[in-house]
Amino acid sequence: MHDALITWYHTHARDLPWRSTDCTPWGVLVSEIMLQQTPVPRVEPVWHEWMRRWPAPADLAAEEPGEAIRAWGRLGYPRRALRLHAAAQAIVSRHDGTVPQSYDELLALPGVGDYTAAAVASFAFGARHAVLDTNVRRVLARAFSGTRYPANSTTAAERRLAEELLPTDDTAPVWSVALMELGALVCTARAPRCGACPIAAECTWRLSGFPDHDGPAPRGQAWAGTDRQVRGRLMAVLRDSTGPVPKPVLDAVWPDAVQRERALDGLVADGLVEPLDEELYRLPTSPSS
DNA sequence: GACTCGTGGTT
DNA sequence: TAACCAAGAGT
Repeated sequence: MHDALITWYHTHARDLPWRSTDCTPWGVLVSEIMLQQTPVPRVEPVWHEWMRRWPAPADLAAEEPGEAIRAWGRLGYPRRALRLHAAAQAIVSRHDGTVPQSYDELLALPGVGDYTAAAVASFAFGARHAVLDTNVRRVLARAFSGTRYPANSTTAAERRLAEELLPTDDTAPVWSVALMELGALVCTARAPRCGACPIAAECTWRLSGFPDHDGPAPRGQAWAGTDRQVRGRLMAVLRDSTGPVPKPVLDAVWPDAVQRERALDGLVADGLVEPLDEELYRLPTSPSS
């Protein structure tokens, strides 16, 4: 199975810039943060722009946090931009400007959780770590557990399985990225293309006749009318403005004053917005300026 | 564990 | 077309 999957990967993998052999660990880290819950096609152009502007952690660390948020554009979840900026500063202060290699040191960076720490340690430094993202979890659920979807949250059994499957030699990283790529291109959530799957012959879910998902349906992501929508509109106005924004301009984005104020207060509490006074708001600047 | 947090393409 | 979904993290 390992050989079949890795061979498939070398033939079918997308040519993504952060997979290039000359991509720096910083480039890998930036890509992994951007790819958290955001599809590849939207990340790619923004990633190129970030690498051009801030080719090393120190370059971003010296920048205003608001500029990171602005350059984040419409990737979504702008807290990630703020945390990536904070991670760059932590890399400068704790690691002399060099992205750390160990899983534990990566995990300690802002915005870096288990997945991202394992991915960077593995893909940027060749370390041996089980990489469990939504793609890998779905592939393992189908191939080994015979279920259409994995559990709602990662289980100890999943982690054990992923580590058992992980090659003990230096092919561990390519095995992990191949599993991810298979989940992204073939073993997709909605309509898997089993005819193109290199491990279809061994897939428990397929061999069992594609049984339906029986567990609880995952909660939908409500959007219309939520605070997230209001936050999104407020951030869009601030991002697209070159300077501070008068309160009445922000007020225009949402009719319900109670919800609007709650959303704005939340953004300020999150550090995504900086109030200059009661009537003027802007993207955050560094404490010294 | 349950919830929150953006955005836009796909079905 | 409304619903689904996408390389998660933090609380």
